[in-house]
Parts: sequence; C-alpha cells; structure tokens
Amino acid sequence: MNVLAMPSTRRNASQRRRAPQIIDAAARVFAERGFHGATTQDIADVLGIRQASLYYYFSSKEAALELVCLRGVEGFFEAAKTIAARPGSARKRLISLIESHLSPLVDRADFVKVFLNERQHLPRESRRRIGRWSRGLERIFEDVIKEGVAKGEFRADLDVRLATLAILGMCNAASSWQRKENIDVRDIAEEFARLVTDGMGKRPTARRKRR
Amino acid sequence: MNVLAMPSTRRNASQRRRAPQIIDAAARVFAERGFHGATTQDIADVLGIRQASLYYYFSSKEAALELVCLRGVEGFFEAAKTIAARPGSARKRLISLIESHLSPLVDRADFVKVFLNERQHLPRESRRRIGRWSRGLERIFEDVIKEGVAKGEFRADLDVRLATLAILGMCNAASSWQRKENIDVRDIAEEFARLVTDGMGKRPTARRKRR
DNA sequence: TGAAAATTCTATAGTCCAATAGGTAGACTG
DNA sequence: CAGTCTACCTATTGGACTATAGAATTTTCA
Repeated sequence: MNVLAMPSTRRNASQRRRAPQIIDAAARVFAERGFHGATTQDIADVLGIRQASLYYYFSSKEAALELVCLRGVEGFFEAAKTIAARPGSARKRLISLIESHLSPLVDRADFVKVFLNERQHLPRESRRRIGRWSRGLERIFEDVIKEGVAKGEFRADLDVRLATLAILGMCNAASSWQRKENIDVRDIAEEFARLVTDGMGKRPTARRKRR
Repeated sequence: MNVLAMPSTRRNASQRRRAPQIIDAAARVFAERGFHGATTQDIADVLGIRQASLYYYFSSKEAALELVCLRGVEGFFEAAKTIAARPGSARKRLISLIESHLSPLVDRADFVKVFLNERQHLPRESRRRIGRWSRGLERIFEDVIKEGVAKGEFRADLDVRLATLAILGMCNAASSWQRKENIDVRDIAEEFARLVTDGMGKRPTARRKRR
C-alpha cells in the first residue's frame, strides 16, 4: 500500500538516495509521452539503468505516477491558502494567486504537466485524494473572486464560477506552451492578471498601479 | 495509406454505413481513457461487437484516432476564417470567434476533447498536418486582436501573443469541465468574451450592447 | 428467391511490457 | 576484514493487446 517499496525496514534513514533523479526521469517521460504511452523501459533509458532496476525505487508504474503527481501539486495549496488569507484587496490577492499558480512552471514544469494531464490515470484512491485537493484550490480562487464582488471591487454581474474556471484554464494551459514559447513566467503572470482584471479594452481612465 | 480500409473498390457508394457510429464509440472511449489507455476491446464493447470486427472499419487504432481528431477539428478553421473576414469591430469579431470556438462542445465534445488531449499520439504525418492547422487557428485569433490594437479598440500595451494563448487556453479548458459543470455553452461564450474584453473590474460607465 | 456484397464472427499469431525472483559488486561499518 | 546494506544486474514469466486470416452470417437488390 505504501508508495515507496519497502523491502527492508531498517533504522538507516539515508535510503534510496537517487530517488529524486528517478522521479525526475519518470516525470520527463510521462510528460512527453503520457502515462500509458510511456514504458518503464523509456524511464530506464533516460537514467542509463535497466528496466527492472526501477522497481528498487517504486513498486509499480502507477506508484511512480503518484509520486510525480504529488510533487506536481505540493506547496500549491498551502501557498494559495496563505495568499487568500492575506489582507489587502481581492484584486491584489487574485493577482498573487495567479503568480503563485504559475510559478511552479519555472522549476517543475514536467511535474505540473503530468499532474494536469495524467492524474486521471491514477488508481482510484489517490485520484480521489488529489481530486479533493484540486477542488480545494478552485475554491480558494472562487472565494477571493466572490469577496471581490461582494466588496464592489469586481462587477456585480460577474459569474464567479465561470471566472474561476477561465482563470484556472488559461493558467493551466500555460504548462503546454510555456517552454516552446519561451516567455518568462513572471511576464505571463503579469499579463494574465491584467487581462482578467482590466480586460483588453481601452478605457478612459486606466486603473494603474504598475511600477 | 488511406485512413479507411478499402478491401474492395466497387461501384456501390453505400459502403460502411455504420462507420459514423464506430467513430462515435472510438471518440467516447478515447475521450474517457486516453488513446493509449483505451483498448480496441473497449471500443468493441461499447458497440456490442467483437474486437476484431472493428478492423472492417479502420486499418489500425491510430487510423481511428486520426478519424476522431479530424471530426474534432473539421469546420473550425473555415468558420473562424469567415468570422475574421467579416466587417465590424475587432471586438465583435473576437466575441464571435470565441462563440464559434466553443460551439462544437455542444454536439462534438468527445471529438474535441480527443483532439486536444490525444493529437500528440497521432503518427508523424497527420500530427504535422494537424499542427499546421492548429497554428493557423491561433493566427486568426492573433490577427484579429492585433487589428484591434492597431485600430485603438484594445490597449496599446496589450501582449497580443499572450492574450491569444490566454483566450484559447480558457476556451479549450472548457472541454474538460463543460459536461460536469452543466453550463450552457452560449453562457460560457458570453461570459468569457466579456471577461477578456472588459475584465472583471467594475468601471464607471459599463460598455453595454446586451439585448 | 438467389447471387453478390456487406458485415460480423472465430481463432490465433506475434509483440510488447510490467513485474518478480534471485544474484552480485562495491561501499560502509564495527 | 567480516558482515551488512545499497544499488544495481540477468533472466524470465505471464498477461494484455493489436492485427491478420479466413469462415460464417446477414443484408441488399435484381
């Protein structure tokens, strides 16, 4: 049942030192070919070891996917919760949420991509767990937006649910083109935040806070 | 090389009458489990026929994917091109583009979803072909937005490329939640269009055109 | 109704792949 | 330097899955 294979339960803590590299390789391969399209042989090739040797690090291919997905989401939720609880306008917090949501693309792009595209193939149990997490994150965005409407920062006729889905959709899509487009993640965050708050339209008195 | 298996080339035109149903079933299964996660047995089960019988309708699993992807995109490009060429403001045309881009979700959701998520698994040749198509569609959105900036309808400092990617990202994401959320596609289009043009922010004089 | 065409079937070949079993070389430790 | 642990290895099994061959059944229509 445990994610890590545990052939021997010993006192020593420094077990499986290369585990992070193995998971990196799995993330890369899963991101490139998809979970079912990737073989354990592919992962082994990246590492230069034999296919069977991988099973020293994880007990099944699905367990490897779970490890990758977990690293793809860890920190997300806590960061978002912290931001949402901060003082300040809903608008400012929403901008921070977008930045925070995009930031893992810098150093964990493969993990995030795998989480977004392959989590459906996780075994029942972990899929449910991660589904709950995912809905929790949506909720945080939604609540901040709702608050913004209540406080009159955002339009009263805004469909909060749809706005949430739109923002998450555009942010998540970034995982599929960020590398290819070669745009700095901070620039993406800035432009996206501006887009959803101010729109594309020209307006008489532009609301500014930029440096 | 042809997508459809052609064992006998005869005069009669009414060959493979059930083909549409077979492709429907393939789309459903591919949408649910992904291309590599789905088996031809799964497709056969949906239809109530034997696995091997499918090969009367397509020559390989990949060929089936290609048929599904083609139906997922057919019409898209032409419709978008027509809209972009219409007279009227860039803003109005962009709104139409968004509506048009979302409309296939009504009756072809599975096909669109498969196209978006599984096209990477198409064989080289058709992948390139469909890739070109995809870039063409991006281009249409981008050009309309660019025109809007040039004509002063949109902010001069708008990052046209990022705005395009944002809009397509949010629209495409809809394929993954539209059914579950049970929101009318027209409402989604309306809200998304409003969001990207006007933003969420409140403003002194709301720009209105609603009936 | 009967022949031809269309559609589905049975049976199976052949490949790919996840996972297990058990062994070994080298590093660390007392 | 003997024992133990880490990190691989070789060899293989068993299952799942695509695709082919050819027979059987059903439908079409002259």
